[in-house]
Amino acid sequence: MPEKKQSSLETFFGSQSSEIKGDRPDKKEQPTTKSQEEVKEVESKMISKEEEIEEEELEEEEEEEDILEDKAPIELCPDNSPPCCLLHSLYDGSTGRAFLMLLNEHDNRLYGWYDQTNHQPYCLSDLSVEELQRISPVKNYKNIVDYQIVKKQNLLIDKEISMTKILVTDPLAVGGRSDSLRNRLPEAWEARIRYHKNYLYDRNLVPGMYYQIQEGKFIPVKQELAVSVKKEIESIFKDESEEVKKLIPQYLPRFLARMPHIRRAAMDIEVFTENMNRIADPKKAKEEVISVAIVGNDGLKKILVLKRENVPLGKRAGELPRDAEIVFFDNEANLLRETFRIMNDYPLIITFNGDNFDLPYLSQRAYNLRIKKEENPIIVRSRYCKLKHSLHFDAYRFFNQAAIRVYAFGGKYNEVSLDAISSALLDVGKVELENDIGDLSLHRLVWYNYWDSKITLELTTFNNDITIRLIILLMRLTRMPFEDINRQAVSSWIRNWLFAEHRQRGYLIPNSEEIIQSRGESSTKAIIKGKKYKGGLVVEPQPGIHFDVTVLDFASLYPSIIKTWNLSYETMNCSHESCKNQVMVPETDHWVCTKRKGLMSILIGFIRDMRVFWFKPKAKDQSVDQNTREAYDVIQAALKVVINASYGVFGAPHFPFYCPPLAEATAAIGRQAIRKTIERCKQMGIEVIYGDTDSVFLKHPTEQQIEKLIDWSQKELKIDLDVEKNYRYLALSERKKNYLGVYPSGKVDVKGLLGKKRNTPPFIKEVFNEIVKILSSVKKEEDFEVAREQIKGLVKDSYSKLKNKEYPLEALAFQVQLNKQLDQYVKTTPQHVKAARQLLVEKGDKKVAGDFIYFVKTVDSDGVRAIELADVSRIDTDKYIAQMESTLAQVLEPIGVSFDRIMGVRSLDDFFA
DNA sequence: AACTGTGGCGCCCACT
DNA sequence: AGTGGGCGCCACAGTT
Repeated sequence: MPEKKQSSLETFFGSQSSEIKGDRPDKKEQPTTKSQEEVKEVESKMISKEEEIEEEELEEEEEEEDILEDKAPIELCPDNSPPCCLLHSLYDGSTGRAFLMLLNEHDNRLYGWYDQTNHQPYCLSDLSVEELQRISPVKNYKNIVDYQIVKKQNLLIDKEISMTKILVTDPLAVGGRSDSLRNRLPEAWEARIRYHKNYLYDRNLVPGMYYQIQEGKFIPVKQELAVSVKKEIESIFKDESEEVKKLIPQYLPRFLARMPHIRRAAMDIEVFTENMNRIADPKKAKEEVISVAIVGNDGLKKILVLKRENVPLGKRAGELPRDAEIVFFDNEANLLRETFRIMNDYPLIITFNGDNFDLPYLSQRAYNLRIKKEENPIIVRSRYCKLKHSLHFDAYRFFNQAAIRVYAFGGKYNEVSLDAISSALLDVGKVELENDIGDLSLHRLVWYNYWDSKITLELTTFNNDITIRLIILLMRLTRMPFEDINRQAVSSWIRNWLFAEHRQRGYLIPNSEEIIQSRGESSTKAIIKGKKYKGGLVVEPQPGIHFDVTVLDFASLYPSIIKTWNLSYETMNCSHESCKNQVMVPETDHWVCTKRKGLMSILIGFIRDMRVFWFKPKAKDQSVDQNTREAYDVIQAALKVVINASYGVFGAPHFPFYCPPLAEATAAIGRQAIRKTIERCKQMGIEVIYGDTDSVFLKHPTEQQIEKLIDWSQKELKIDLDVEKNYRYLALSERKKNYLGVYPSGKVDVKGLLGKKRNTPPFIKEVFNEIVKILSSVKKEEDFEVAREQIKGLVKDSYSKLKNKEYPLEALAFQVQLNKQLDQYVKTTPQHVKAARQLLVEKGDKKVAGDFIYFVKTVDSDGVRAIELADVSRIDTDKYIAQMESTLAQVLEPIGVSFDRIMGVRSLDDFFA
């Protein structure tokens, strides 16, 4: 690419002098009322923001290199070792080498291994060595070690090119400092990949897999697979291309290799507080650590408690297991020392929010108590904490990941607290606190502390270690080191996966701007303002009650489209003259390459097929033994997480393979698929009463019709259409994404209705749920008569209770999440923000982004009061009646009941009755 | 000054 | 990680 070179050189020299950083736009002066000023004053007193903001800006720059802090903090592997599971990788600055962490299951310990291959950090340039020598900032850069010529396949132009690999002394010489090589070159490639990841890719190492040291050499342990399994899977992929078939031996061992058993302990600390609503600040760690509970999956149950003056001992809790050991300390520093000693003994420490609270608190507290640095194993980073001798897993972070919550655990918990997650997944709750932590007797404190720690451990052990198995599988699939799975969101898993696949195949990892420049932006207009492209199609619902409804949906629609349409960032609007305007994406100006198989298409298609054709059916197959079935279910869940996120990331500007044409083509083809299906249904005389993105709701279709339709889809669209569910009846209003369906079993599906939303007051939810219960028993048209009467009674009761102010504040509270910091709400002041500001001004309680605000509607000037400050007598009953009406009308309207009429609002009917 | 209509903010959810 | 959609309310403009 000769023109490219020149222009990149030109831009380089041209831009030398113009290193201007964008000035911050002036803050707009907003007229403020007195109360707003008051709020701001309090806010500024509460925190000094300067440092925080600076940190955030630094973080946004790029991901931190994971650096080994102390030289070899764990024992090194001997020259001959048993097979060990590769868990983590880092970079050791002191030796300038990659450092691997392996788990030896024989002694349950972590062992370290330094790279012995003399692998070095590098980046790529499109300039020849001679050309590079002419650029003085490069020529004079003392950290360059060597140049190598390498061949790379450039997918964007579909050509093999020659590049110069510039080897340097250390990762920061590539990028991260102002004088780094990245800033000295006109353009650098693969220069933003963390070194320890580069190391994994180049050596083709897979975290989560087994390796051993033989005579000082680091070698993979071969995974034997059952011949029958291999055969069966090969037959599934028999019609696929060679490129897809090649993936089988690569990925199958990663899915099927056994799972390591990881010895681990969960830890939870309690800090003295006078006020339940105040959380201690880990940056200052002013208060005493009064208790630490450590619970291991090896049976350890230890609670370290600080003896405090004037605090009663109390009685040992009866529920506390007999083998739980309570150790009392007179001295807090010694308590911490013992905590550290126990932690160091485990290869893995589990916390719940330890990144942001327990670990930074312990560390700062240790510092305050003058515990020596060497004795403290905690390393506090801006976004997370790590341990010198162990790995750290923050369960809060993991379960908080949207992809994990939705796909792996099916949205069973929709609030991420220890309480909510454990009650949803473990079927147990948290111990209710009857007092502030500071007021508990020591034994009460022990019990409370122990319980949280035990629950935290169980979040990783329940269901036969499903959490750990999921993580290991995600590591093996996406090549992420253990701790990175938690620290980073799903987009970086996919980024990592794709980086590794590029490197392994000798493909150049393109720079993001190149993709945008060569593949272009989106060409459709989104329906919602501010979005980048048009998304899924939602069919106008046919209002009314429909009996016998069958729902068909496309099996993982978007991944299927990516596969069958050969979509990939390089196949969109490809560079081949002859491909232009051949295979066009409907509704767009984009064409798809006809010469080359798209990499995304191959990878996503393969994973999708593995899941749909192998792991998912086998997980349900009763002829397969239970253990295997369970294992397969975990695998299919892990694959689902990665597959489903793979479409969205291409529409995310920060994703390194950001490619709007790819994202919008996928959605556009999806719209076409559902449109064609509806058209086909019409031709066949089937009534389509609703549909959303990938589904069609059909009114009493026959078995033959369904079968015919599925066949047609397979032939015509090449996408699998499946029967997803059948409703005894379905209630539709004129609103989209809003319906209530009753299965033959009586189970009820409620979608989108206000009665289900978490910001609806509990008392209305309760009435709503009662109504739903009544509706679930309706079998025929005639049954509605009885149901209607029952429902009317229910609503009337609730109405009079409300009028008589019989509901307590809790039942009336709206629960709304604060999604931004309080001072970020500048355009409008929503009600929950008003309530949060009341709390700040009147009680000094500072709510932060992520907190839930509970408020009630009142007749006060704000129209709303935070529940903590409210009084039942001031409740605005009319507002609640309106709320009841809008919520309940969504179910009442379709079954022909009028809310107004129940309430006795005079209608003509009532008048003459 | 009090009312009415309306765009858009903010939240939550449905689907991928 | 993406878009589509419902709802309540706020802020503001225009009218009486």
